[in-house]
Amino acid sequence: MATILIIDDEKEMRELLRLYLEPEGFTCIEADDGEEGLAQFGRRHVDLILLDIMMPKLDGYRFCMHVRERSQVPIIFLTARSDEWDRVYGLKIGADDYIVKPFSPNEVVARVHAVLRRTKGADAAPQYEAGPIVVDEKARKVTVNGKTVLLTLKEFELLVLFLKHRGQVFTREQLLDRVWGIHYVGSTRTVDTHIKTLRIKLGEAGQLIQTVWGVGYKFDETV
Amino acid sequence: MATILIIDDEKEMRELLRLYLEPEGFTCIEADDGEEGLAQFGRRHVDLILLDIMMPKLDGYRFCMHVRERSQVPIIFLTARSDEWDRVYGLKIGADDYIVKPFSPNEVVARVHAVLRRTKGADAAPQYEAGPIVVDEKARKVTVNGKTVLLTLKEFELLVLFLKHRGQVFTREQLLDRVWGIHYVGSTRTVDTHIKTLRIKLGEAGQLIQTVWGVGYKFDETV
DNA sequence: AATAGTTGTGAATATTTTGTGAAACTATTG
DNA sequence: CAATAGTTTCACAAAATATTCACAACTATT
Repeated sequence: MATILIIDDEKEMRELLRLYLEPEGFTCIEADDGEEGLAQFGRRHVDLILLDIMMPKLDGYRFCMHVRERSQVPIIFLTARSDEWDRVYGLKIGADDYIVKPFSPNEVVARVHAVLRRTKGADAAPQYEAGPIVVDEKARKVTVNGKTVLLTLKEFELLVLFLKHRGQVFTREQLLDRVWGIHYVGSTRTVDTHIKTLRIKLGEAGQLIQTVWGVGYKFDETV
Repeated sequence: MATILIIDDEKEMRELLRLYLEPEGFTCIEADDGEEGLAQFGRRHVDLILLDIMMPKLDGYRFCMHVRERSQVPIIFLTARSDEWDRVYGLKIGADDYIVKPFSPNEVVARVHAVLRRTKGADAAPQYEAGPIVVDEKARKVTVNGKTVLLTLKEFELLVLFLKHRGQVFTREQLLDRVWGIHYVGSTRTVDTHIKTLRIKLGEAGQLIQTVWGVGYKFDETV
């Protein structure tokens, strides 16, 4: 699951946060000041940063600026009193949320989840191209030979999944997991229907979505 | 001629700067910390700010952020040693230049002139246009086919967000985050209602705000 | 060629999402 | 402290999409 970097100069605070977050399945790493935090951030993949404002050496604001130079990783500020937090300022330099101490376990966990949910997939969405198909994920726009094609939600997400993993064969179950979500219940044949409509809408290019008999489907541009 | 606001906690420094600048024809006003500086800035018209970084109460960086909330007035930072100045950080929050103490009279005068020359006439109101819609963000004014349209706060901010990110699809959650603020609690359907009223007020042009079924809304002028 | 299992397809049905008007609620302003 | 403008919620209608089903068409195996 997600890895969270906790930066606070008080050991007790770090341990408290860890205590709240690890039962939720988060992996926690710690740093006791901004410099150490930057070092940790460089070493490991981090999904979210919990950051104290008042710290020796490199304070929270400056740390945030440095991180924002090279990453859009979500950052939640921790602040001792609400009045020491300058909201406008914090959000300008790229904070995603803030929590005022003292906080409840629920609050921390809820905020972390909320921020992760919000920021998921928010980073740069490039264009995908395959033969005559061009997909702009951000705008949710698809063109085939320059002509706009209107896709429904599921069709679009299927196409994007295929384009992100060209050549890979997906079973219907895998497609249901990744496009419909793991909680989907119902027939796997619904995939077939969406593949059908997607192929029709893509016209000639629909042939790029190939049936792998007895297994599932794949997107193959080498035809 | 131009009025310069000098903010520094050392009286000697302020007088030194005044000594250099007044012979050049500049009018100088002084403040000895950020709070006083903000007060002065609110009271009088200021063409340029000379700002010390290290100050009690509200430091230079924070001060700069506050000013940038409402003005594009040029700001030159003053710093005692070059290593205390974080250039990237300063430029990000909107500094125009910086001067390292100690400085020569010539240097100060030259930098002030240079910055004023550079920024003169640069504060033209940024207008956004899309088809028949023209938005003057500074004046919070919207016209459609030349006719003024009165929008409420939320409607206006929605429209500006859309215009700043044309083509990008926003989920209702993202819109709530960015227009209502990250701590909004309540139904996401309130977005729908504002989209509705915005569309009605924009008339024909309201069609440019498109519904992306199952996802959210986007502003698309390529229809 | 017969068979069993798999996939394609069109149409009917079910479900989800969005639009909308009105009412309730909240600021804001004189 | 009214009056007004703005915001949010609600309930239902309307629209769009998703799912299922039945059967045809296909593939692989004997």
